[in-house]
Amino acid sequence: MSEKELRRSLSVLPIGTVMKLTDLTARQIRYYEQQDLVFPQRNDGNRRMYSLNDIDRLLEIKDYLDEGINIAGIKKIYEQQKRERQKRQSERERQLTDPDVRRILRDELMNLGGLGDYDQLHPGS
Amino acid sequence: MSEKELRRSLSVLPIGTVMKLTDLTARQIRYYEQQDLVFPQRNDGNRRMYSLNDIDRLLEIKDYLDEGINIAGIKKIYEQQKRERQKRQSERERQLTDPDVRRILRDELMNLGGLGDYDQLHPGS
DNA sequence: CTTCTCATGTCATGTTTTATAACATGAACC
DNA sequence: GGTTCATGTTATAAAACATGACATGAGAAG
Repeated sequence: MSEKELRRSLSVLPIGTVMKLTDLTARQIRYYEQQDLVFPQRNDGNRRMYSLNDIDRLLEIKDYLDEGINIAGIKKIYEQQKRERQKRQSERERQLTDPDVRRILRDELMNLGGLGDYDQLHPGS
Repeated sequence: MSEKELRRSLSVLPIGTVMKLTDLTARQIRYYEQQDLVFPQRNDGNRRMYSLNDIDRLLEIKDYLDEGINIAGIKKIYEQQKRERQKRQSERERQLTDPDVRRILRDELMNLGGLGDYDQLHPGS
């Protein structure tokens, strides 16, 4: 994952900030989550924490609703997009040879150590 | 201000998030503010809200401290940088003619209306 | 015209997070 | 030994948030 993608997916914004950035109420934001349209992280105190990607998603949902699409429809749209992504992904993987896969896996494992500290990756061990 | 600069200067992060991103304690973050090294915004409820620029600044402060520079020294460094910026800025302005200045001022005023709604710019009026 | 559903509003209650101020402390320095 | 600096710790109050329940207005369906 690129640096930019990583920053966009960091869950750092509380719901109050999200309200201001999206002009949605807390009720709406939580409702969309209940309908499985957004998936905020939770911090240690059970508070919802949102990423910039989540913001984009919420603004998108707002647009769809403004267009008259209901939540069931929006859900279908996202399911469709998810299927598309998975298809492209498996297609990419299909074109990799076995040595490729092993090399990629090894590289990913080598990278793990640099992303956080050991305790965070292995809590209580 | 460019779109990117604007995003980096949006005060959207609560102190808890800043603690995790910078690995500083709340005590440290507030102390650096007390020493005029960072200037977080406050929200309606008097909570400090930080921007990405603030995060950078805090990480920088941490580095300076790790290098053995004390807060008085860090303050001097930032004052110096500020003077440099002001000098370059006034140099740029000096090269503008009076009509230039008037045009720029007018353009900035014209842009104000598009950035927020009227009530926000003129609360209670 | 009633009934139902959907998206959202509102309210009550409990927990978490933050602000502020005060006192405490360890290291470095004189 | 006494000061200063950067930070820790604690107490107290206020703000923000989570959850769950009940309310509601608009539209669809009967």
